[in-house]
Amino acid sequence: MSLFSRSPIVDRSPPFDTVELPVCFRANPTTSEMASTLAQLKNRFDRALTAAFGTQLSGTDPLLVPTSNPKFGDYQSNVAMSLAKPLKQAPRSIAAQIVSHLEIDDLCAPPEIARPGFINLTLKPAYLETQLQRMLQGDRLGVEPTPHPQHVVVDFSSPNIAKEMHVGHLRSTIIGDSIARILEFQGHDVLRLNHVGDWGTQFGMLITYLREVYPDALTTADALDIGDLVAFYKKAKQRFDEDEDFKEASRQAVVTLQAGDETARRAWQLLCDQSRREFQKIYDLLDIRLTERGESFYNSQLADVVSELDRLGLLVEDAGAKCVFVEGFTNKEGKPLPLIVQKSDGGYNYATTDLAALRYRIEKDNADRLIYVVDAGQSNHFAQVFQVAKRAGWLPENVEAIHVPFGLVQGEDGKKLKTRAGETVRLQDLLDEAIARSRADLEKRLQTENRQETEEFIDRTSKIVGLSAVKYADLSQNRTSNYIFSYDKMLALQGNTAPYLLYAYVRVQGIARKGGIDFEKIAANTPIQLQEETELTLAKHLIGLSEILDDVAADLLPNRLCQYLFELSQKFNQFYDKCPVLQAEEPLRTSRLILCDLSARTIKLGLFLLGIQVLERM
RNA sequence: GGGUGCGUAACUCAGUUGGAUAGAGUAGCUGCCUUCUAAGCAGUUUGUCACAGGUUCGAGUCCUGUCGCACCCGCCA
Repeated sequence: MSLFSRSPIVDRSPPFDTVELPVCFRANPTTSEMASTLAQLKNRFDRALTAAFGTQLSGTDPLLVPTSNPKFGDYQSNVAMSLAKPLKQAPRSIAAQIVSHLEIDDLCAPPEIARPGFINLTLKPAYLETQLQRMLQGDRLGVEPTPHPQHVVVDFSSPNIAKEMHVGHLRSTIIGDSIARILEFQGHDVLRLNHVGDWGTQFGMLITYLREVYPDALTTADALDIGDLVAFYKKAKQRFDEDEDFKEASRQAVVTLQAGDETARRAWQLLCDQSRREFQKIYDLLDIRLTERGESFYNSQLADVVSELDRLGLLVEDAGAKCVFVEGFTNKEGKPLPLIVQKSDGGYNYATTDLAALRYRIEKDNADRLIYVVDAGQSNHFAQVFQVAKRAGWLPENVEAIHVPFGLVQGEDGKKLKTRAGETVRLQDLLDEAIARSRADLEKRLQTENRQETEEFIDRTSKIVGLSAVKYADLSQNRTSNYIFSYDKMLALQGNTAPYLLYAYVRVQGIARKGGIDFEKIAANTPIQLQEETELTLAKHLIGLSEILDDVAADLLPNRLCQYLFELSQKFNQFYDKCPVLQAEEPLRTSRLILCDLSARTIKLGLFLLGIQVLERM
């Protein structure tokens, strides 16, 4: 058992405890086993390829993708060109043979062959209508849970105890949460781990300072209110730097702490508790749920990691440090680079901890997939840790370990984001500022529009808009690149921003209010009519949700979901502009109400998966 | 010196296993509110996809080289 298994840190949430999904996302047992449109089309192509060219072509990827341009239809297959060489036939002829064997009457209009051999497909309105009906049933908008659920560990956020969360933790926290939400929605069993920095040499200094300033704290329950931890940390650091005796006491404190000394452990615990309270405020504000399992959790396993590596013959002692030399990495002199797992002073470092954590997550948590949402600067580190874990046999072939890297948050000058005073930006301050700016925008708008709203409405709206803006701005960029943080751009009311998407949702709710509509009471058997161009375009986009979620779950790129939702909002707004809803004659009116409802529900679900709440009015 | 990532419109960025004329959004200009919130919609201007080669039916995407930027490179995490 772990030395710290008594700790509430660990006991709070057992691994892979059943995730309580909101009721609205429970699978609907009556939903048929129908696959996504793309999956169905692929299936039909596979059959046509086999029928046309024999079984040796079974399983050929039909290279089906959404068309690059709507005038080519909805989907295109590029397979004919790719088969020209192996079949030694002209691509157009191959395309013709495929098309002649293709049975897709129920889904598409007759396929067209264009240019060198593109096969263009256009979905039939009748098919779209049945798909939309299907989305209406159940509460998952037609998205089936995965047939192959996995145990997935998502390691994200990971701030350091006794320090404050700053802008550097923003991306990991937001992106990690979104990835976890998406995988959970797909039906995977997700363990969200907060690998906090709660162990290390800095604790000697902090404990020593704590003893100096709050001697009672260690003997009296609840005697401690450190207040600003950052100030505390700075003062401790100052003492450490200027006083030799203090420095020596700190070194001693680390030793006693690691030896399990009761008083030192109590001091450590107090510091962790204090930090945890501060972190929790931010997690609450951001609506993020995490299971804390810090570095200290693996402390008792570190010696075993090293001895196992030794036993496996991977360990090399070099200049007093115990290392594993990794393949494919060299240092400045071109010599092989070691991954140090035990320092020359006998201490362990983060590589050791990461190896122990990886092993534990696979052996004890039974993880099938390990996802590390950590900045791109640590790519080498993870590549090395994964390599060593593979060579040690701890990371088997059937388990996937992925580093999900992300770039830096930069200021508008393109440099690392700093305050005017040149300090690191506190995450709390950053979020407060976003909310304050959102509030100012809202109040200005209320004034120009001569609207009266309650203080409660203003508080809630500005908070949700402000936080959404921060999250969406981050998630809507391809995470691998750096991104430039700009309040003005993220809070902008137009463009690919959270407020734009929220507004599309609000418009639907506005229609419902105006017309006294209860979407839940709309008869699900009402026929959906897709006549106007904007209706068709909207419908085609709506039925693509499940494909996008599959893509995002595979690539772990939430910006693609953002792109989908932005385009959906644009298409909804075009529909809204062209098609009157409440004034339309029945049964068109109900049909359009259904399109509105599906649009809103899709936006709501999509934003939920990004960790963003919607508003009924704004 | 080595490694990784990036370089796309004036700005911020997409670009899905290589596919058709490289796209959005901002900013600029022009229209559209007696009608479900105009926080909207429509139209319009903008490209040496860093550069040079190569691979092939086809390259922003793959390969090689060059330049530029960022990050990483033995006991911090």
